[in-house]
Parts: sequence; structure tokens; C-alpha cells
Amino acid sequence: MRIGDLADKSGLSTDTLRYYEKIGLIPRPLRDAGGRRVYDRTILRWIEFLDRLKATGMGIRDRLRYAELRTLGSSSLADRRSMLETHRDKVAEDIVRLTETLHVLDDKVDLYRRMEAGETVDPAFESCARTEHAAPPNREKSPHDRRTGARPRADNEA
Amino acid sequence: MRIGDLADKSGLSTDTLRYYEKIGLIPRPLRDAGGRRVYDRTILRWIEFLDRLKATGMGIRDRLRYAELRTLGSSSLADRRSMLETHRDKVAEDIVRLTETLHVLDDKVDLYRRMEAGETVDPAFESCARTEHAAPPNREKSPHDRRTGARPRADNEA
DNA sequence: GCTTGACCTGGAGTGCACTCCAGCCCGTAA
DNA sequence: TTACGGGCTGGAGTGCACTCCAGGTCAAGC
Repeated sequence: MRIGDLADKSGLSTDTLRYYEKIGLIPRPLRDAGGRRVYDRTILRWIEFLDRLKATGMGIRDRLRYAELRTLGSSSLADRRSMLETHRDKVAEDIVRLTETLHVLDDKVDLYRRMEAGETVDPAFESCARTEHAAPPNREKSPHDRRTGARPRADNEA
Repeated sequence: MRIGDLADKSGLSTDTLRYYEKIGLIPRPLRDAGGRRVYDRTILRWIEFLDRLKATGMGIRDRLRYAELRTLGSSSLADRRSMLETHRDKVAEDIVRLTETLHVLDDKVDLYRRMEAGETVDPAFESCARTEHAAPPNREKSPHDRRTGARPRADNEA
């Protein structure tokens, strides 16, 4: 399989494949007589997994580190497992956050729909209903640490 | 509230706040006699919502567009709702994808743990068990479109 | 009055993750 | 044999999203 075929099958561009090779994310393939890259079909599994790590927010540094460990073979199993466990936890957190936001969005869409219909909005949502320059709600918000991801329950800024 | 306080409360740096203002993500605040920015507490709700959009993958372009619509007041309600609905669907898709990956990671961690224990791996997982340069599995993979996000079921590249 | 710390502006610099390009080579089909 | 498509390399360019900095102003406390 040549680079163009791999590009088709993996969904990455040939440029990206060469770039990944350059930085060490994917192993250097064999070359044919003409100096062109020849790929083994197994590379697809690896690329797909990399893609999955990327799509779930693992940065290139960590992907690189993982790729590096992978080349070390079974001696790096524990380290790789540890990386995956860490990432797994991050993914689980992201799912929580996304789910939370899904609800916020649904609520907001709902609110907008009612406002579009000219409906009077429930007083409980008054601060949401005022659109652009709502009066400050009488409620103090404590500073929260961005690192921990701990933050007060979302409210609708309308 | 001055910019430093807002930075503390929002979790953004003063630089980022000024940057957001420059590009139009947050409205220009009033200034005090000394020319310093003075923020209304309501800005926090807006920043928090922006942060939520960002954390769920909405790019700066769209956040900008949304911010722009917001300044137009209630006449832009339908457009804003439409944007949120679109984003909502994207978030829902992401949740599916993340959940899928969570399982893949769990499986992989499990596999590694068993491999570390020197356990013989179930023949059904043989292609996973071969670590670095597994023989190609006898199974053709069709090229898939990256745009649609449609992709064949993940398998473990081990 | 002086120091200190927060704030101001404009602009340069950073890191990520590609993406594009010029100028070249190679193999095959017409 | 020549045209063409695909591939090669090294390096420049892009877009996002900040982040940092120099060189200045301003207000409050000692």
C-alpha cells in the first residue's frame, strides 16, 4: 500500500501522514525500489487508535510519548497502561461536562423558543429572560480554580 | 469590578480578557476616571457560557458570531437558537464518540493488565495481543469519510 | 513625595497541528 | 517518447488561541 492509498483508507492527507512520520507518531515504512513509502495494512489500526486519542483530546505530546513507548515493545506495557488510564479518566470527565452542557443548551434552546413565541417567561428564569444587559443577580460567585475544573453550576446567561 | 477581579472570578487571565474584548467576544466595559475597565457582575454569566461553548468544541469564529448576534438583541433570537441547536447536535455526537472511546480504553487497559500478568490472551483477541508488528488481519477496510465522522467499529491495535 | 501594584496600549512571540508549495524523480499508458 | 499521475524532500505559511512584553499611567498607602 502506498501513501495515497493509506491516505484514502485512513482519512488523513498524505501531507499529514508524512508529518506524523517526521515527528515520530507513525513508524518509518519500508520503501520500494523507487524510494516510495510502502505501508503494511496494520498501520491502519495504529492510525485509527491515534485518531481516537486525538479526537478525545489527547495532545500531540502525549500521543508522541505513547508512540515512543509503543516502539519499546512489551517492556513499556505498564507505562502505556498508566497513560491510558489517565486518559480514560479525562475522557470520563469530559463526558460529564459535555452532558451537562447538553442540558444547558437544551434549556437555552427551549427558552429562546418560548421567547420567540412571545411567551412571558417564568419569573424563576427572569434573569435569563432579560437578554443583553440583565441586572446582576444577587448572588456572590466565588472564584474557582480553572485547573481543577471545579466550577459552580452553570446558569443561563441568556 | 476591575479586570483583575474578573480574572480571578472567571478563571481567565487579564490578557485573555483584553484579548476577548479586542476580538469582540465580550463587550467593551465602562472605564473609571483613570481609564481602567470596570465590569458589571453580569459579564460573568456570559463568560461562563462562552467558556462552556469553547470547552465543548465551538471554535472562536462561531463564538464570535454568536456574540455578535447577541449584541443585536431579541431580533437575533431565532439565529442564536439555530446556532445552539446545531452545536447541541455536535455535542451529542461527541458524547457518543467519547463514550465509545471510553470503552475502547477500558478494554485496552484490561488487555494490558492481563498481558502484564503474563496471561495467555484469548485467541479471539490474538490480533490485539501481538504488540508491535502484528500480521495484517485478513479483513478489508473501506475508506471512510472523515467529515461525516462515520467510521468502522474501533478495533484494538494493541 | 515616593513607592508599589494594578492597570493601560500596541505589538511581538508561542505552541499546536497541520497545510501548502517548489522543484524534483519515477513508472506506466498512449 | 512523452505526457501524466503520484510520490519525494525541505521548508515556508496558516489559523487558532492565547501569552508575553516594553514602556507607560494612575491611585492609594506610608
